[in-house]
Amino acid sequence: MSTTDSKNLDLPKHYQPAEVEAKWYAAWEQAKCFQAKVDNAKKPYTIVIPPPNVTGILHMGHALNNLLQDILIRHARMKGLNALWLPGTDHAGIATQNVVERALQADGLHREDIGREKFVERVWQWREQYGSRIIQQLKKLGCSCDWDRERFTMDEGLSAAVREVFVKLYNDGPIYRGRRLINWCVRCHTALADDEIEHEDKAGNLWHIRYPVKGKRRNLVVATTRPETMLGDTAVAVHPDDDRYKDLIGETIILPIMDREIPIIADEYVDPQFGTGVVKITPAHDPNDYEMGLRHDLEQITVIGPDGKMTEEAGKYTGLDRFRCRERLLEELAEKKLLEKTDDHNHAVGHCYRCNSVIEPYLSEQWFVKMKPLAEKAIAASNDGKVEFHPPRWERVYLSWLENVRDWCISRQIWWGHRIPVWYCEDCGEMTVSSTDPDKCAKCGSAKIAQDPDVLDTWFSSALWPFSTLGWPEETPDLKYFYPTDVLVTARDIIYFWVARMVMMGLHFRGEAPFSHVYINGTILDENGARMSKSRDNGIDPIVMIEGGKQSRFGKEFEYEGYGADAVRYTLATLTTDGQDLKLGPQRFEMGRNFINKIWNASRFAMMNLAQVDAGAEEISADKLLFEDRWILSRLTQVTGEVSECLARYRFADYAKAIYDFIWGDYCDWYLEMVKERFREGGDSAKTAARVLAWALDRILVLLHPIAPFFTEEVWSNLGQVVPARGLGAKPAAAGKFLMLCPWAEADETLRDANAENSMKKVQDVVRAVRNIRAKFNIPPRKELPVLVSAADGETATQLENLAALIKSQAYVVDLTVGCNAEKPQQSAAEVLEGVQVYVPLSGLMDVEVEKKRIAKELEAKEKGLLGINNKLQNQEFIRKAPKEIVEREEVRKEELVRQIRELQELASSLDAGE
RNA sequence: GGGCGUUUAGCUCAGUUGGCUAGAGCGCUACCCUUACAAGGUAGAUGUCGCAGGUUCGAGUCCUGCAACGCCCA
Repeated sequence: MSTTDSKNLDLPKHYQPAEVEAKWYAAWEQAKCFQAKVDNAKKPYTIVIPPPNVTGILHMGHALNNLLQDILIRHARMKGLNALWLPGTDHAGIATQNVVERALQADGLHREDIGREKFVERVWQWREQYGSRIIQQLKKLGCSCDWDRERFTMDEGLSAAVREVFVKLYNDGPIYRGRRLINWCVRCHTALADDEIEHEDKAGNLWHIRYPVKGKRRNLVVATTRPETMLGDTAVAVHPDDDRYKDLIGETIILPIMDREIPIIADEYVDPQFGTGVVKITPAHDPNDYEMGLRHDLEQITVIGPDGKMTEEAGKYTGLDRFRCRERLLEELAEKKLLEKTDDHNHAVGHCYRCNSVIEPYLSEQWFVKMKPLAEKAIAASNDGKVEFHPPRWERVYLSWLENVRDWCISRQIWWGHRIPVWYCEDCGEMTVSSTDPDKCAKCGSAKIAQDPDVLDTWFSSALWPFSTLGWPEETPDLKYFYPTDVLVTARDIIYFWVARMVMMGLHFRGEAPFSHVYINGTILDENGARMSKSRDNGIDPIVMIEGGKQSRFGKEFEYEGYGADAVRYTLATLTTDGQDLKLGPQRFEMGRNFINKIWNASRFAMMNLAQVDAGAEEISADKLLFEDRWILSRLTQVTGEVSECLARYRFADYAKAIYDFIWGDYCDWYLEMVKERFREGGDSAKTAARVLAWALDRILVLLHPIAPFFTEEVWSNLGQVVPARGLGAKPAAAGKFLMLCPWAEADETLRDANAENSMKKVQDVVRAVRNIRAKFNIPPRKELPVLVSAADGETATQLENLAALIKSQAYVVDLTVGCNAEKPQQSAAEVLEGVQVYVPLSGLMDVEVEKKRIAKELEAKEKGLLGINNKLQNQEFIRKAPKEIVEREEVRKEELVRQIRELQELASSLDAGE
């Protein structure tokens, strides 16, 4: 390997991500590169992280979500914006409590055994010990969050915000307390909000049960999916217009087993088509029945308790588990011949999103937020374009939720979370609602007050995240400067939970939506298209992909080599197309690794050469630039514009692809190859090449940095040793210390050169034609060949003559003759290209039959093409209605095709003549 | 039941305001360890763009219907 005396360039042939990543992350952190400070001279650009759950470990979805935020924030920072990415975690009330409870259980303890205070202490300990795991993992991914500002929803400031909001919303009206039917998780032992319920279609049954009508020899048959709730029935309902039952309205039923007399009522809600058209009404255990119960003033009898066991209201079934009760009850009904039939029936069953146990509708005293007025503002914000979704279709998901939202149950019967700031007076029974802990009742002054034992839904505090993290309720400079934020990047399953609620709270408390853009990233699926989950054992650990290691998947243990963070990032970015879901197998990361390695070697090549050349510091004026220099600079300009455009439109895959095509397809495949000869020869041309080579690499690193921060920083630093100053002008600018803080690349339109791009296409055509002929006739790539290029016109001929040297070096041609409409040399293979024929004399080497076939095939394809064009051009409608430039383009194409067909025909006949 | 999305090469996916002779990566075939890179190079093969209609000079792209798969809501 070549090394120079002063500059150590002993770089490995393969990029080694591991040390590089650790080194640069530490350097950035130490230099406070991620830190954002209020600076009124600069425009802020703010992203708040969707706070991962403290109990969480980084999964692929997190990796993708945070990668996209990092791309945006790094780009913004380089563009000179004051970029703040504010990180943190949320306290995940139920999930965290569950984790700690499980730990207690291992010691044979229940939280009740140690009491609330001790339990909460244990949770804090747990968080100290494990709560930063996901944060460490985000660092491995390369996330450039301002860690000095890391927040936690249970922090003092954020807790103060929660109390402030609660008190204000209570005083303003939206928060109220009431006895309602809520969703109850019997395992987590708490109320849940409507959207915390996951509905799953289950194969169940529809049981038809006979209910005897009082005083008549007649039964009404009710159909139910939940027979055990019949113990709490307080009515039976039919549709008022249902002729089958009209006469029974107002009569009563003797409820079997309980022997309770309940009315037969009429309600429009009953669907006569469903089941028997008779429904049992259990107001305390079904949301629809609850509503109906209110309409008809029915009694609410709770027969299933908070522990999932039958209550004392359940008669002889008291104390039995709800599922066991169902079995026994059905047995009893069957014995009594009250079970008419059992149908199979699929229906949606609500499950707890945290523990997956079956949700029980349960009547209890809870705190609620009245959503309508808040939701209306959030709907308006989106309709007015204040909040924009990407891709836009997600707006409808957001709107439909807001439009149909019901009141939000915010109290949770758990211990870990923000305790509800309400105190009840033992003496007068009044509530004191206060943002600070009171010592006496606000009404009667009694000191005998006790705080509400419940805590608030975690999403209540998450909803405040965009401003509570910036210091609210204090009017801090941070808040004034960084709020509202610019973009929220999140997953679609959280649009209701979080996005909509943040918008509502932001509007209500700040008068401004918390962000103007919402980017919804796709869901990561496994290689079979299934969601990644523990139960499927199909997850791919992003950290294993980065660092390598063992991972169990589909019940087997796999050992993976690490691909490096940049390769993982690059791969995910290329797969991020417009919010679509992405299927992912571990091997997909090879693509990113190969690409990173390719640039690694390109820059290794560049630096080896740059180390040998004194590139000078004088201006590289236009006349010094060779054709290939002008071409690569023109392409660079184009790709620079494209990249910026893609980023502005959240087109991550296009961004990744644009830079890939430029680096691999232009810079590596052609420019580096063309420049080799110039370095070999040295002199002025080598100096110019060195300056262009270094400059283009410099720009590449800038453009790629948001996707591949570690790698680009490393190469930047290496390049800095060889070429401390960059640019094409006189006195090139010194490279910054950290690439991540360098100014973003702007497209320099003066470097656009359509002629160079057009000429390059000619060179590539001819070179590929020669290579193609080599391959067809098995001529070794290094065997030098004579070539005759015949141009269709004088202008093209001159153009090609000027490019002869390049064609020769790229195609291993010894003797290149360029002519205008030149004769085909005897015994030569040929390619007919746009405006040009390429002839390679191959006496003795050519298999004439092979060549004939090749020509015939080409001819066939071109004739087919011509036919299509002729069909168009002969169509008067096309000539009349198609835009002029389209018609012209077809005419030009036709002319060229006719020319090529003529050439091919001549070739064919010359071959037939044995020439 | 309502809504959304997807269907393009063997696989994974691009294809933005209709102009397409439909692209990329992986895989495949042949040749090449050429002094940046075999994690590479050169050349190549592969598509009734889910199906059926329609609009249009022109449809992968727009409209209607159908089918399959996936997701969300009830």
